[in-house]
Amino acid sequence: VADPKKISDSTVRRLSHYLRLLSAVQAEGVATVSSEELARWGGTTAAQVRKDLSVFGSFGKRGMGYDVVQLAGELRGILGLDREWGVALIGAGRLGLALLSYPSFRERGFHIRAVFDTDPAKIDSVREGVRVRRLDDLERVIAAGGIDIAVLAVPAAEAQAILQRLAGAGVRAVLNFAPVTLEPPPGVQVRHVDMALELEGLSFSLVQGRLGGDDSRPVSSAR
Amino acid sequence: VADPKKISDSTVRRLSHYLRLLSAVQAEGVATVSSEELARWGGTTAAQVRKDLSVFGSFGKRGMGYDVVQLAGELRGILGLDREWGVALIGAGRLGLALLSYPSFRERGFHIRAVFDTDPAKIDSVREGVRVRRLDDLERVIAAGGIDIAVLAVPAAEAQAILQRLAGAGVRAVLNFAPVTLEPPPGVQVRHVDMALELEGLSFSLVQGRLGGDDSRPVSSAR
DNA sequence: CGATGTGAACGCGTTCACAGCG
DNA sequence: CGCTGTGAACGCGTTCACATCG
Repeated sequence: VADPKKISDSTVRRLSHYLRLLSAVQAEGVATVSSEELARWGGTTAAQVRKDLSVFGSFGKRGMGYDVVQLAGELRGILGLDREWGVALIGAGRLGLALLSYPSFRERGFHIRAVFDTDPAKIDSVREGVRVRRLDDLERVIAAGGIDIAVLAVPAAEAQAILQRLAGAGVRAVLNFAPVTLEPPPGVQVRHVDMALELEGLSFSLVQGRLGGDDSRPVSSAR
Repeated sequence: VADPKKISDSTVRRLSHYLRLLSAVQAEGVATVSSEELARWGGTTAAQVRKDLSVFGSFGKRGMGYDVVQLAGELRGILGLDREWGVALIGAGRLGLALLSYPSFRERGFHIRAVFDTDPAKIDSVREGVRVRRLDDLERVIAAGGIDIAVLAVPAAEAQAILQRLAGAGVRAVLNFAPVTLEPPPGVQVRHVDMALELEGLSFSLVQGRLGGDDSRPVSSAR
């Protein structure tokens, strides 16, 4: 089980998806699903579903499909969602505060236990039950334990420096919302959520869809 | 130039990255960059940079590299960032309001021109200079023009229905923040920003990194 | 039988290596 | 000579097809 096989990023993403779908159908009282059904709901293929799951074991019953409750449990274990994770939020700006009250985090076991900012007006104020601390205290608070993951919601210019401090303090997983490419310190997993980048991708597809010259698509574009 | 070649999603992402880096070094007065430099700053390889660019043309000077200003202009054109895009924001909750005041959007030419919500307390209030409208007016406002892209910041349960309405109203590009898999209506580009999913990916890597050892954390699992 | 689990085939994005041009 | 542009080789994730077992 603890094999050193490389799990692709997209596989992990799909596992999360499957778990979500399972939770949904479980709420409807469904007891069993086939790879076919999981695929349809999740926007992939049945073979893909089975391949993804087969990496971690054999959870299905041939001729039957997968037991919803059991598979959900397996996935939670695989993804590490059978525990609670302590999260530190860096940056109590609008985005940071929105994340602080984002329900899906707590629902899935991610508890924001510390919030940091540099704005004196915010320090020591309490948001969503968490006291905002001065950024200077970062190392001390993390050293006290209970923090597994850091969420970076700071201006782009400051992100790299703070990432370095986080790494030094022993944080090994960071979710970055700043629109910059960060150099990940060794041993630290960094993931990016870049909303502007996604919009640019949409912009691209809109422009491309309009290329191809003459009568490609008779879609009237406004403006 | 307007060839029907398929551009991979990751290529488009990297193009956005390159443009960002170019803007940064341009501000520092650098006139020329090599693919090598772009690669180092962007976390890829020089060959990758050249491949990405070669799809759209030959922008470099052999033995010299790329002219920063010129390449930035080309990329802006390719990505459709040489114009302004009208954006409709659906959902004026905390996340929606955070997005509304997110500076990177306006900086890159994405103007939020309409905000919708269902909460009577919010309707007709003005946030960041934009009046919040009732969701019922969605079709009418979009029909009036000036909206190219929609940003979905609504509860998961409502997202699919609103996506359908957006498609019906003629919107062809949607950025979804709701943590659900949406069925994209034909002709509509849907991109997802799923913050909980990213956290789960970090959770996975933390758990995996801990495997193979016997001194793992004695965390009690509930549920 | 029916749907899983999986080795083999496939397609595609990435990397390599070098020809080509300023 | 230096760095770009690009065909060829490579690796990897996805898809196919079928043997397997409840």
